[in-house]
Amino acid sequence: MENRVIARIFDEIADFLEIKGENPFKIRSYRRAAEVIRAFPRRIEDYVREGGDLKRIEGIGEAIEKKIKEILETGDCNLHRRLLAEMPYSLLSLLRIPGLGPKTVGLLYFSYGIKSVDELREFLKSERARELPKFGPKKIEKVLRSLERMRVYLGRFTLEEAEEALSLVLEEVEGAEPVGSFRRFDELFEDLDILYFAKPLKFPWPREELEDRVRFFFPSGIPVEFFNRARRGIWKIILTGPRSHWEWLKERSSRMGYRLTPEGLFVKNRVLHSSEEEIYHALGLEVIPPEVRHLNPEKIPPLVEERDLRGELHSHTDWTDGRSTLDEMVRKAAEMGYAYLGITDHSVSSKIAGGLSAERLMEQVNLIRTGGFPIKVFAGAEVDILEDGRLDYPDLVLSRLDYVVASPHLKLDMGKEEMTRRLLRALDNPYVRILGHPTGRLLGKRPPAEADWDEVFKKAARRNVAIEINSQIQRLDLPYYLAEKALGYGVYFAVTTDAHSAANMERLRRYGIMVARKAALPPERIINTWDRERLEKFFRSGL
DNA sequence: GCCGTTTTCGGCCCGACTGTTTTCAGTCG
Repeated sequence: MENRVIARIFDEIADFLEIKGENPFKIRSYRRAAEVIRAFPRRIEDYVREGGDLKRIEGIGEAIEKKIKEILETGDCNLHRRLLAEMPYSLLSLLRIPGLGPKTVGLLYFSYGIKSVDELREFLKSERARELPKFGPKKIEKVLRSLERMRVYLGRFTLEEAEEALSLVLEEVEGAEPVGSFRRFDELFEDLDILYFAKPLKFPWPREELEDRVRFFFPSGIPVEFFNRARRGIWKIILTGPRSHWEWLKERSSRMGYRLTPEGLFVKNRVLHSSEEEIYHALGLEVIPPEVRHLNPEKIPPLVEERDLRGELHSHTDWTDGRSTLDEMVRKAAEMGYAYLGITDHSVSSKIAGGLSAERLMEQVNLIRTGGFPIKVFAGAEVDILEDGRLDYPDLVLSRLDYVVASPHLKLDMGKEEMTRRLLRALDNPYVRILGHPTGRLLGKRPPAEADWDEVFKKAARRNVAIEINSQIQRLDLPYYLAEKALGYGVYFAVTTDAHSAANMERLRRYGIMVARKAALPPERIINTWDRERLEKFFRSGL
């Protein structure tokens, strides 16, 4: 079992306990346990099997050790099961609605029996909503608006949840492969589709037999649909989709005098169906990567690959909320074959992240300048874009850095005009070279900020500010559909991991690259595919 | 629930904002 599956169970325990109003410190312990389990450098399962002592891990004591062992043996733990018997999974989605916290969700459920988004909407529109403490007209309006803005997330699952479910599938069903929207690297999923052949499916979770597939409901509630198919190649293409791609392939086949059906590709007196390669090749094509099958196949440019990246430009250290030291980050970047690494710790306003005072930042800059590192280390900062568009350090401080990543963190739900003004003003600052996670969205949790993106991209292009493609799995920000639009305005991009540990710098990179590929960004437009000299010139270009 | 100890309890990161209050709880990051 993967660490993150164990971690999810503890996170859910923490959520449910919080809804019940348990001791906040106990709750924090579960969250902390989830965090350390996620970050643990090896599989907890292997560690335990080899006799490793869980209690030696910071944040894990007697009680949680016992629960981990229980989860490894039975797939779940008693406390989690008990909480699920008391409260439905759907409360966790209420928890994600901006403006609703655990106290309110608990009150809504235990006093009014409200457990779904629809019930909540109806309740808020009724007179009874005013009975809730701290609920006046403004608050009610705010939550109703959140519900509207969250609509696209409700009933959908994140990449993280889908990957967890997939890991459980792969451990159980030999030869199973993901298809569908997951394989195409869409950002949200209604379900996870799995192609397999003739293996018995025995999962302990609720099961539904459908006409052409079997559906299970995995932990976190995600439906996993299993397609039992022998002609693997052809079905991989069909089930990966999207439909428009299949239609295009069919057309191409008939233009070539062939016939493409779920039975296979009929070529003269042969029928091909066992692998994607043979089918695409017979049609005179290379296999089209699943993440760009939504595009017109005639117009797919060369796509960027992980190995094209020559450096990382957004990373944190233990000076703020990173887990690794500066040295560890540099060593990792060198190990990955990078030519440069930009250190961009948080600015003053990010209190919870331990944002650096100007003095501390200057200390870090000095350290970097005198460092003697094996690769080039750029002294940067991830600077908050304040509510009015000013930056979180004075220009005098910014001028001492090699470059600035400016990111919005707080107050993301302001109106569209105000947000646009805010971003445009930040782009006018001559030291800003990268606009960090522009929409501020957290997939499944916080909707993207509203802004006039055309104006933002136009300005970014004019000001020579690269737009970040942030690889954090819950961000993927800029989203691919906006990146396509930005490309049209001629902006540059920076594919970054926003790494908070050395390990993440490597692990997360592929997600940002997938976003860039999905948007078909030419590698040349991505500034961290450039060599150091060209990049340094770019850094100075705003002055 | 974890941790550390001048061991077996007491402390555990924080500050701002918001809409509600009439002195502050809940949410957020």
